[in-house]
Amino acid sequence: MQKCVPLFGATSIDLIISKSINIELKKGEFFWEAGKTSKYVGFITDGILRVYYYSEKGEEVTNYFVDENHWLSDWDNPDKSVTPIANLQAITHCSFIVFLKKDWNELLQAIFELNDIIQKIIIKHKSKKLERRSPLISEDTTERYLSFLEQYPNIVNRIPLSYVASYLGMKQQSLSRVRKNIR
Amino acid sequence: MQKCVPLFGATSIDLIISKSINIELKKGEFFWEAGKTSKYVGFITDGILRVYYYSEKGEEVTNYFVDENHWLSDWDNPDKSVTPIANLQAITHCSFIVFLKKDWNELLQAIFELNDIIQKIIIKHKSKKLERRSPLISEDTTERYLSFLEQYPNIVNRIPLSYVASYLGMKQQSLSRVRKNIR
DNA sequence: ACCACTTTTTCACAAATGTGAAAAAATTTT
DNA sequence: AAAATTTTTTCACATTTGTGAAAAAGTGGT
Repeated sequence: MQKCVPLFGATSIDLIISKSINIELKKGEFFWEAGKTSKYVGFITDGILRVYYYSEKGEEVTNYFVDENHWLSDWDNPDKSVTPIANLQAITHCSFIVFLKKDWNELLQAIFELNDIIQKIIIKHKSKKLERRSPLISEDTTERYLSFLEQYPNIVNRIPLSYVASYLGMKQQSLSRVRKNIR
Repeated sequence: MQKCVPLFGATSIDLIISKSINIELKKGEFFWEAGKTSKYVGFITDGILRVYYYSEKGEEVTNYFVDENHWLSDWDNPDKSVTPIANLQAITHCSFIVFLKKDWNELLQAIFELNDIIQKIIIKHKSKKLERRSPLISEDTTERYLSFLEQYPNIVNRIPLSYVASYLGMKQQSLSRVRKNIR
């Protein structure tokens, strides 16, 4: 592999494409699981995933949703050693463009600006997540649901409401009550 | 200013130090305010700040606390144009090591690895914030308070509880009730 | 169209949190 | 030290959310 080709040159585009792989997950399958590292990093091009973990009480808690055109990596923080503590599960059929981690590391070496770009993407996504989640804490159930509809306008009809309730920190019956009051 | 000196060389350390400024804020003063950009980026070396904004109902909501040795920048996301929507206020006397944004940008140009380091710090901090805030949503008031004590072990006795209650998404009276039950 | 299965809604009651006002405690000022 | 001010706690009652069970609605397969 070459050393340091410019990001937007034809060579590096070809290089990136040559390493990219298409994968699909069926509903219920995992992109990564708690305790196991994933083989891949990459983008979701179609479908919806959820990140969830088990609380101290043993309940499944949905932490966030990931939909089209988002970057996925179980080491999106600087220390790449950490194994994920949450599960990333497809809740619809999903398609991805991914890279083997080994290939991805080589791309980062070969294309200098790539690292900077990806770090910017990661910062952007984390900011977005914070922006979405933090306000929920001070809102009541109705406000939370309305926030959810704004934040994820295209997914409410594509996924089970039990995940939405969990994401919003309320019981499914409460979510049902909220939805009734809104109609 | 020179072009591209190595990060850990004596030259770049000197360069960084030469641009660093010490500032202090008294309790109640702002590092930045909603709608106004700050002149500085840098580290807090002593004291506690809180980030807060006004909810739709007009209530002050404390979003998070910042204590010693954390990086502060009102453009810690990639698009540096955005003006902050929240306020960053000193809630104790605070000391900082900061840089004028102009100087800071020159340092980023001159010391190539600096950008990468700072991006890693930002990613780390955002991850930490997410880790702290997200679980609160699915917890009851007691669990939230206990989480807070774990997450910020050294600040509960240094700041008013009204801010803590706001951070935890509950009324001060509820926090008081929780504290009573714990004793 | 029917059955089996899953998801969502509804209900009555229990438990947790909010509300507004007042008391108590802690802190600052004189 | 006393007075004034701010912060924290307490209380009675209102409102919201959780609980467990059952009904209703929706989905997929034959």
